[in-house]
Amino acid sequence: MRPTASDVSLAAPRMSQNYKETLNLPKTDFPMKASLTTREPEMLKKWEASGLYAQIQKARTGAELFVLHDGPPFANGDVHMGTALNKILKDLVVKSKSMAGFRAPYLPGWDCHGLPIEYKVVKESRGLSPLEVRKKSEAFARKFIGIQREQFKRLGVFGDWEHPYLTMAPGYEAEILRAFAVFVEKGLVYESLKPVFWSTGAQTALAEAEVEYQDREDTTVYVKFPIVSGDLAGKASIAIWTTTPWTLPANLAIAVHPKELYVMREFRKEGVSETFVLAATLVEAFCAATGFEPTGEPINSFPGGKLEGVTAQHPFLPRTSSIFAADFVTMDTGTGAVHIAPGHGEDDYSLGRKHGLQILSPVDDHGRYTDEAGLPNLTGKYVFDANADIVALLREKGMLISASAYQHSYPYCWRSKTPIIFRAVEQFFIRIDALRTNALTAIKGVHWIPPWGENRISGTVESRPDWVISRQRSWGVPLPVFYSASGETILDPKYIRKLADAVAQRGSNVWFELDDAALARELGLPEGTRHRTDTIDVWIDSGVSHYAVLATNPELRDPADMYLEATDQHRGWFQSSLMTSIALHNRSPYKTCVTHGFVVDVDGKKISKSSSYSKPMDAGHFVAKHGADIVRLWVSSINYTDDVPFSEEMFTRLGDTYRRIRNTLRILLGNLHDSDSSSRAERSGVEGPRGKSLDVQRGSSTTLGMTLVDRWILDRLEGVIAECRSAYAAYEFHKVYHILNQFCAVDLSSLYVDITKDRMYCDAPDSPRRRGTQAAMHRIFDALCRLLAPILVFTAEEAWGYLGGEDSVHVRTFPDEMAEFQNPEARERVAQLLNLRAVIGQAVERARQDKLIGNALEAAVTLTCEEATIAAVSKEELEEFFILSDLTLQPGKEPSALISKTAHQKCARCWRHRPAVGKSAVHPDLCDRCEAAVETSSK
RNA sequence: GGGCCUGUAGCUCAGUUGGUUAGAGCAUGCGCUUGAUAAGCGCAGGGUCAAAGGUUCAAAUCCUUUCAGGCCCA
Repeated sequence: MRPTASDVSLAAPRMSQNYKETLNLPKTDFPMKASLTTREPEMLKKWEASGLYAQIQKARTGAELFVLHDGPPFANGDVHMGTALNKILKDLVVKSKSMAGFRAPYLPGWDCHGLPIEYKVVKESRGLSPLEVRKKSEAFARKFIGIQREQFKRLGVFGDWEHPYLTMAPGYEAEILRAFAVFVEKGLVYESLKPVFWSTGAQTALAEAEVEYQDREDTTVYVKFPIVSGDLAGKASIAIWTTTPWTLPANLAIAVHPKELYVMREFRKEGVSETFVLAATLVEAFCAATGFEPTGEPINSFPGGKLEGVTAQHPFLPRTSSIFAADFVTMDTGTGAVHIAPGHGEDDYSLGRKHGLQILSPVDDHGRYTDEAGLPNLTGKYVFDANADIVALLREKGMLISASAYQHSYPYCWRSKTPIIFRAVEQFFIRIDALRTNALTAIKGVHWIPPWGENRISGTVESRPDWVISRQRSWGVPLPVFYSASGETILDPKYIRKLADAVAQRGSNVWFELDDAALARELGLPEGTRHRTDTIDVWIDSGVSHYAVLATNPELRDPADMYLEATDQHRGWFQSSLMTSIALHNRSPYKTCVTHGFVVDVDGKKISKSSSYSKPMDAGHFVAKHGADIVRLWVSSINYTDDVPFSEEMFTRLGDTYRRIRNTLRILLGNLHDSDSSSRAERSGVEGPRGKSLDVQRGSSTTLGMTLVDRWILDRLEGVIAECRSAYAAYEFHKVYHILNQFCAVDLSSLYVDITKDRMYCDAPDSPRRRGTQAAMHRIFDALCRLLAPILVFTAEEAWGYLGGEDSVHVRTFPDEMAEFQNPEARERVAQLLNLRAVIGQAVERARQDKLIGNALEAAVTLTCEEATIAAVSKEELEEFFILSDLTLQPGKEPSALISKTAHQKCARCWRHRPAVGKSAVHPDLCDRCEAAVETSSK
């Protein structure tokens, strides 16, 4: 036992027990322990039963509309942290808009068609008919829609979950076809043989989004093409380099850079001399790779343009290849002379088209050579297996300069994981060139968050080739193409719209259920018409959601106010939606476009590549472990425009932050337990313009009657409200998080609540300054609940319920800023006092270490500071502000504090050492304030 | 390889048009309190602002290069 305790009074322990009963200690049923994992589901049930989402919409009838359009997630797999991040961010936008007074409906959607689902279905059971595949795919999609819907709801995301939009719904499918009819009408759709990414594993063309890159080892070859025309005819061979020897049978040309310098030079290897033409800068690399050594000086050198029109002999087929100049030729690898196979490459294709070459592509659906390759021995051979044969053939013909293994990143089919080939096939396309300029103009009119999004999407729009929209797949909306009896393509808006009507009635299965004759009858097509069996690219499905959902739903609006997705959607949904909207209306479908980063681990590595998180991170796991409010707090705490960091440590820290916020709410509630302000009528008095101010409602507790700290904290609150409102309005949720965290931890917990503790506990319950503080705390609590509500959906609602609110906090709006609470004078004064507080704190700390005192209330503090700083505040108020028993003020310039042990006796009730203790005959162990308080309450 | 972006205490974030000794919260350490108590308060330590060059009287901030990471493309 410390000496201080024993020498005050022997009776003190017993007495203090008695006096404890006379204190107004905080009292609340709001539990310290959150138990989110059990409490949250209960609250969800309550909300569901009361139809909270509908209530909120109803409460905003007639208010200005704000439409956040949901980018439909793909209906496969569980919700992982990335999906949760996206959905919660959307919810933060919707809830904060709603609380800012907007009518902010949220209609969730799902992307249902497409290869990933079909692939899983097909893998499970082979040999299904297209119709069977579709039925199983639909069941698959519905299953995951159900799962994801529950998981999203569990995260506290509000929306019209009972009526989500599904891209496989007949009504939606019909709108896809109607949009397509417009595309056709506007001449945007064409059919053409064109090299596309072709998956030999899935036997389909792939969209760029369906391609992924993997490291791969291939045979790379340097090949010579003997020059047969022009000045160099018979004197030299042009050397090319390729990583895909199997495309050589389709070689029809060679490309060189028009401006770069090329040389003709003699090389020697193992006693054999050869004369090659290649780029000057690549001679060294060429020699290193092939083992040839240059002999003598270059025989000739010239810009690549000089070679234009020269022809060279194909290394093993009886034809020649022409040399053309092309800007896409680079000097980083190879020889500067590029092998061109127009049927097997994008650049090759465009160059071939420009010069009228055949689009030769002698490979079948499975990636096997056809007769057209002109190599009978290899017909039917898988091209990647044929690489070795081609190399052998080159060697046999003496056309191989060298061959070696080569590691590179190579495109793979994202589903079948087979290497992709470029292959020319008949496909349908949308002409991007017809949309590009208008799209780029529309991009400039969109508000991009973060700003570089504009740059990014402009880049992708500028460079994107025509849109391949046909898929040789079953699970999707039928590509409405017919062939007449004479084999001509029928692409007619009239029939497409008829089909749309039929699909709206019976779903797109009609296309697959009816045979040619029945379908022709149904749509009024001539007899003998056949229908194509392709489906439409799923990027069209989701890309026309503004047309199928926003424009058709009376609650919503096209264009939307906002689209919000991860950065990969600059090339995905943002772009597909923009393009379709340009085609339909020549404007953007969104006014603001927000992107967020991907979830990365502690080291900034993406989670799937991370060593610490080898398993996919289901959001459900973290919801079950920490609660949805913690997951939401995580989302709010990070700057989502960058990569989003995630780690176990962060969740531990977030738990700390959460507890601090929760305890702050709890102590406010505890201090308000006897406040007369818990009825709803008076609640509205502190919250809005109608009640105007506390003064009216509260009688004695006007701001004027309030002490400095009260005026200060209310001023601080005004700042917090203003900052939070503007941070919410700018979608900078992490700022809200930091502002509120700071406000709870510093302004409230360590300052305001701590400073007012004495008056709250020890003053007479009705003392004006205690009631004044309660009024302030009430306004703070009210504002805090509302400002936290979009983030801590469950906790804010739980706390809100403790002050008599019968409705949900989520129906309410953000606290209004009230000019009468602004108080620059209090702000300035407290700032100065806080400086002095730091000086005192350091001095007290030294005294404590010197064992001079224990508790700071045992200290007698002599504070030296400029008189002006403290002139306006009474000594008593200063003692309260600094939480001291015994303060002496001394004028001086440099602030300092001197500590000694106080001579005053300790009041048994408030524990402060006060001069009045011992003066009273009735209560010799109390200070004057406490004696008065005890007397009042006993009457 | 190309385009876009990021790199400030252990963690999450501030850091105005370049301008005092780079801040905050949390975490850590050491105390106090036991009338917010599986809480609360105080004090302290902790940073070559990714690295290297450059511009400038002055750089976390502007320029160049490098390294690390992300998204997209090849």
